[in-house]
Amino acid sequence: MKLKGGGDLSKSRVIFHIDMNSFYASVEMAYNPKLKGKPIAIAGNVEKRKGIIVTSSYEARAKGVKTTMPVWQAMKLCPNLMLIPPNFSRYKAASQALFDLLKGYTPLVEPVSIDEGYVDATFYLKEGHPVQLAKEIQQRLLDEMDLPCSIGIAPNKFLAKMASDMQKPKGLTILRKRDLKDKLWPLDIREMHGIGKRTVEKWKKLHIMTIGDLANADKKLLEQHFGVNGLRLHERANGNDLREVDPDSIYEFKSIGHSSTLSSDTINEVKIRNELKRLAGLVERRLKRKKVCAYGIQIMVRYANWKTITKSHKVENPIQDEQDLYKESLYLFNIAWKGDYIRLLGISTYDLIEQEHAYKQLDLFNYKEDEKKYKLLETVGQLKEKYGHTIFPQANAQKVEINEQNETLRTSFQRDFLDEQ
DNA sequence: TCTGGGGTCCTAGGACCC
DNA sequence: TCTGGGGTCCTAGGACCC
Repeated sequence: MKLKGGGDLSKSRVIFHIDMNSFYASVEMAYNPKLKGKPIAIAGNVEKRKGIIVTSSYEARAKGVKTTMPVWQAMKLCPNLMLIPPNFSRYKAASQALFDLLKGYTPLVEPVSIDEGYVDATFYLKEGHPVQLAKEIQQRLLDEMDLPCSIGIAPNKFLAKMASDMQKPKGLTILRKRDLKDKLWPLDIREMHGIGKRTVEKWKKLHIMTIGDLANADKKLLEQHFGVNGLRLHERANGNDLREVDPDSIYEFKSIGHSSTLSSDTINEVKIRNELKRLAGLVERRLKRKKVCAYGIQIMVRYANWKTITKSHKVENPIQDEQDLYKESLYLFNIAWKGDYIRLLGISTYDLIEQEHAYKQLDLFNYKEDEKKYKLLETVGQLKEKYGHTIFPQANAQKVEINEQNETLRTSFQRDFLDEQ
């Protein structure tokens, strides 16, 4: 892309943010065109209390149906709402096809969720025009997959994200730095990506009502009330965001867990143990599929009054098996629980390590003997030389991993939305 | 008949070490 | 006997996003 002005050309980028419009509902409509034009909603566990609206078509939204709304409430607002149970394998397949299409242009594609992603088109566009390319992508998604999307075009991720939000569905919005004053700054502070409903009031109390107010606010004040986050939001509101489009971020994950709302609130210990056992089994399956073990385990308990607590701790030897996960969860649960009625239980694992590096049967004794020297060793190579393997204490694990192998936890192109059920 | 389930990132306080 | 401050690790909680 040719750039005007005296800026550093090598640093000017063209970033797209592609945001699929009511993705699940659109996929269902693509599979069954008879649904087009009708108020439909994707919702699971319709008959139970867990039943919430996951996504809905624009026709349903027009009646007030919103994501996360309980099904019964949505039905009240829109009596002829058609409920469709989620079919995740369809959505995953559509997502895969979407990103494959984008990667046909450039490898610089970063999926951020099942239905949205960034593309750094700077290099690809050396000769072409961004709007032309965006239109082509939009049209191809429509022609080849029957899926509508909105695209934001901007010099960085934040602005691209904000831009794609500005026109829906099927929007195409360019947001350049010189457009900020007119297009971004008038927006209510709540529209700012990164500011949620829990803090709107706090912002408004400081008389920061719009994104423009944030952009022009006193930095000291922001830092005082919102810390580094305040300063970062201030930068973004001024159109500055240096984050790169990272195609590999999809392979990096920091935690793996499962949680589940019980069919009814309970204090029945048998039920509770059974549920923890079930969750442990689910977590084991995911850990095994991703070929990782965990040094950290956390349980989550949500009480009938919605209060949620967590308990976590680290283990000496990384775990993966259901038995171990269950044992640790139960231990944590017993510390946490005081007998109140429970609504939800969850088990999550963190501080993950590739399983081949986590042989449990490491001779701990030898390791402890040599702990001091061990700590002085810098690299995997040195560890291997000395010990013949690369088992190391968790404190060093990640550091060594990064320094020496420059390798993060990765699996096949998967993560939450692409691994098969 | 209120409110799912998968995550990430940040903060704050205490323990511990130097 | 009394005492400083920095750095790191761990845990709990909370905001936010899709």
